[in-house]
Amino acid sequence: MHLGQISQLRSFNRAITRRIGALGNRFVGRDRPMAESRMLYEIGQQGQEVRRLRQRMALDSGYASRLLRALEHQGLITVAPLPEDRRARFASLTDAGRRELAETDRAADDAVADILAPLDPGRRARLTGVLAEAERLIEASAVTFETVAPTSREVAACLEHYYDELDRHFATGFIPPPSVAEEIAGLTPPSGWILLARLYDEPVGCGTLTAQADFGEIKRVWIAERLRGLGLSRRLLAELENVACVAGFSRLRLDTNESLAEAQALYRSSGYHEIARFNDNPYAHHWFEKRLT
Amino acid sequence: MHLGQISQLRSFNRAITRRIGALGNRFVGRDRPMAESRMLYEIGQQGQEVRRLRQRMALDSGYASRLLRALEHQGLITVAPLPEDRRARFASLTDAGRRELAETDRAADDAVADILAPLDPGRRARLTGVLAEAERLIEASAVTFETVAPTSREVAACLEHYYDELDRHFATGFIPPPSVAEEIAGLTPPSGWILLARLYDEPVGCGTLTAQADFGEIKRVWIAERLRGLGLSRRLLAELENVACVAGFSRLRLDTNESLAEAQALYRSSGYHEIARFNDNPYAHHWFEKRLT
DNA sequence: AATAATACCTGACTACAGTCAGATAAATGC
DNA sequence: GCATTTATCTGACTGTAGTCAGGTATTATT
Repeated sequence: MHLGQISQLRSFNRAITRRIGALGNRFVGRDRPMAESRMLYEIGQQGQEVRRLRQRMALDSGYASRLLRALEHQGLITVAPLPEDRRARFASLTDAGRRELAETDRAADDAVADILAPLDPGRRARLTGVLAEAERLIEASAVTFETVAPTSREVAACLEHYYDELDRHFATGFIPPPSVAEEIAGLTPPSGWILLARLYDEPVGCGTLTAQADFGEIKRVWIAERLRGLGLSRRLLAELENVACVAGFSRLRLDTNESLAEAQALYRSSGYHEIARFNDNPYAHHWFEKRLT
Repeated sequence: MHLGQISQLRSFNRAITRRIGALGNRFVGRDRPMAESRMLYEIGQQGQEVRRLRQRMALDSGYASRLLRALEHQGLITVAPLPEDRRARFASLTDAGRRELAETDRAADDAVADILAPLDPGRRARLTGVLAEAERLIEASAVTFETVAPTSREVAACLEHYYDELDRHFATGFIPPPSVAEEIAGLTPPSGWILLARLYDEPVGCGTLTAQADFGEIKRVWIAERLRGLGLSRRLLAELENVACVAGFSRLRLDTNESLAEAQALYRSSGYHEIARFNDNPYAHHWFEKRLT
């Protein structure tokens, strides 16, 4: 990696830290401890489960409890047991809490407006433009890949998006065969693997590897639309190949629909070459294979 | 201002905060309080005056003193009186302190490298590229303008750069006339004003306004090279016009050398029109005037 | 039905961040 | 020469952040 790139990123970090405010200044300034402000922010207008709050803020349960008690005492939130699991609790903003959050939000808007104000409209637009692009790249670099069990709710959510999208794109539409649920359920080593892409806690992509007679078959490669064009499909594919390699496969195969031109380009540029039909997938028009070294 | 721009910047801030590490995480992780780490960083390889450290970190003198004692006690720094003012003290790193700072630095490099690593080389270059541009724009937006006294050392530093640059650019070279020091010294209201541009504490530009018989004369408009192309000269000029307006001038005049094409373009696009020679400046080739409303 | 795990709470604690009220020594202004 | 200012230090203090060791109520597991 180029050393200049590292120092550039560090330099940028210094600049924005200095300008936007040393720490998470977006949470201070309403004469309330930062942790309380952040808690209010994380609870949000719709409220949130306490365990999710603890998880997202990485808090000790005792500390979290005390923060919630303090906000409750200030009349900003209410906390009630969840109906479906009365051990767990759900925190919601009161009207006063809503007002407080809106006020904090307005203050943050003002702080940001003060940063943009000195720039002329052209440079203002340019700054927001490059930051939008930088944000996407930074998010892309934060995406991680992990093999998960077929029972994962996150995978189910991804696959739902995936099938939905196929239905919209395929000229013939797409109806998942009834066998799909069973097929997914069988994707556990050594007969199958499911790879999940996550951006922080959010599932943003998936892909599966199925053990066939004498090759591995890659299917259901999907990346969330808002993260496309960032090279994540290629990384996901590479991760799947890595899983296949470790599992001892020497050949990988996959198929694709004629409507998915980008997917075909990805496979070709990743070392896959087109072969004859090897399965009876009625939605497939092209079949590919790659030998692993 | 466009509301989308504000939310874009806030969104970016969340993204980078999340990725780079909530607070100035570049200072933690060496199991040492953040304030001590930051102090080490601010002292730097060349050392620093204690009063400057206090100023830059905005610390209570008692707190600063304690931090320095702690670092001294750990054998990381030494603090000695300044020879020229034995009230003030100067903090320097010991060899151990130097090693510690280098180690912290390396850790920060590693953290940043981890962020860039998942991206392919093209996107990595693109990210650092857009962040470099964003950094310049953010710095530009942080520049402030202030009228200062002619005795200011900051102004002297700017003017030195300015004259140096004229000497390099003018076909004939440039030698400041002997009267210059006296002229600068006279720039106090109501006969003159000096405007200084600052980026945080650093002087990055200047401009002067001199009261003449029946007009105000703008001279010595200069912006540091590293901040050019960011619209700062235009802002500086506008600020000078503002000063002139408040002071009651109805006309402004200025001159410029033929070699300074950008300056001429700036003046024309800022409402100045070319007039006949109005002074005997031997280095001037163009003379401009603008009527203030 | 007994056991374990989960979600949360309380009390006691440590460490860090930051402030305030003086005190001292050196330099500056008159 | 004396008062004032500047730069720093010390002691005493408050509030926030965060941890740890238990405890209770509810749900899941066997």
